[in-house]
Amino acid sequence: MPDGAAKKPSRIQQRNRHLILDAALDVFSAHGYRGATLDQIAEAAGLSKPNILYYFSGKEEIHVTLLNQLMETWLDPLVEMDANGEPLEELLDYVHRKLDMARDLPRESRLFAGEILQGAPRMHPHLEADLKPLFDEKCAVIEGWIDAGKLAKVDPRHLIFSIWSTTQHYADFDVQVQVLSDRDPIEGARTYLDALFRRVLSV
Amino acid sequence: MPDGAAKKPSRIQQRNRHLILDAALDVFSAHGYRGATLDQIAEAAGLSKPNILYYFSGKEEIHVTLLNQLMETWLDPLVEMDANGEPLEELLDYVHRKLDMARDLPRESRLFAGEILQGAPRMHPHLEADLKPLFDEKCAVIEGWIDAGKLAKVDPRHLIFSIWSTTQHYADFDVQVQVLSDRDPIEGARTYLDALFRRVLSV
DNA sequence: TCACTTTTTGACCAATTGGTAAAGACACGA
DNA sequence: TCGTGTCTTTACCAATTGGTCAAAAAGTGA
Repeated sequence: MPDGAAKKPSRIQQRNRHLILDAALDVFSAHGYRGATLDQIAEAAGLSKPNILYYFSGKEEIHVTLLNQLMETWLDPLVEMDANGEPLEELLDYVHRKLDMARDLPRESRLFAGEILQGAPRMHPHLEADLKPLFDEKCAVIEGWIDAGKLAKVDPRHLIFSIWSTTQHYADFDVQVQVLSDRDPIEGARTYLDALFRRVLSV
Repeated sequence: MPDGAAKKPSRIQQRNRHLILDAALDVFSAHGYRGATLDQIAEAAGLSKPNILYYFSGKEEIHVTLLNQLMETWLDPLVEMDANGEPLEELLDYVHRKLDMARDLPRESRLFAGEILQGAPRMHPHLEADLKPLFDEKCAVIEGWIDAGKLAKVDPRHLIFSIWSTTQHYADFDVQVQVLSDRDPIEGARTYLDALFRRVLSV
């Protein structure tokens, strides 16, 4: 076997690692890093605590693994935004994809929000290394669209911030939204945000 | 002395309770409820742990006290929104006031965000009792403005959600914003959000 | 100054929590 | 069926943490 190459994980390994990560996502997103305990994760996963630590070296490694996995999923809709597409359509599609994620992956959204809220102690390098270059690239794309007269003049940075904040709000502040809503909030949000960004971006 | 009436607090009491609450706001907003320790709060306040517990019955009471104080400050800008004012101006003023709060009271914003993010375990009653009536009232006001033809047709609920999320974003996701910004983000946000909501709300 | 109250502290405790050690149960190819 | 490596559990630990208590110290009014 080549130096340093890991054996391919057995079926049990795959199943249990997945079980643990899914349980950990529940617990971490609900209580934060410090608020989550290995016992809670173990119980949610249906495994014993020492067994959890057979698959992961510690609490922190589980958290970091989740964060790493998350980063890819999280940035994907932004990656998908195509510089050669129709500008307004591309941006509105981006809004819709982000809103879909808030609806379908609220745990992931809250995990991310919690990490950022506490100063990104475990994710700051990722922000610099992965997010920033992508963000700058897409800002340049939007800038280009504006210069070409295809979009209204807006600051691309704050535009993206506002897309992030308005969509993720429905996952991160879900309890509040639930208390204050009568009908299905996400569907209302889809209509509202589509109209909002359409008016803001149309030339 | 009348039954159940508490003596007025001495100067020392006032000073130390304030010291503790300020330190606790630092620590809770930075690490969340569970992540904060009494030792950290004690050190930040410059008092010993037992002394902290002389002024507050426990960790939870400190947290609840902060949350209660916060609620008032937090809702104030919305309370200020005047049904008899000029609609567009009232709403843009509200946006600016919320942005000022994100700049001047980021700890409060993060404390609130953390509590909501984790399902508002200690604030759910407040949301129902204080926030919801005010929210419904102001939604009706906005609805009235729209019916009077003074504002563009938008869902008032989602309008308010979008004001909250876009402004608080600059406090709650500060690290991310810092990583991705070149200039002073709040000033850029003020210009951007003013233009955004102006376009959305103008008839 | 003196009696009395308020404030502060050091020593301590029980529960929780992340993590370990080692023995036992289990799967599976020979 | 047996032996070997994989997986699981029981029992345990040391550190942390929220909180207690009694006594000392510091104010305070007469």
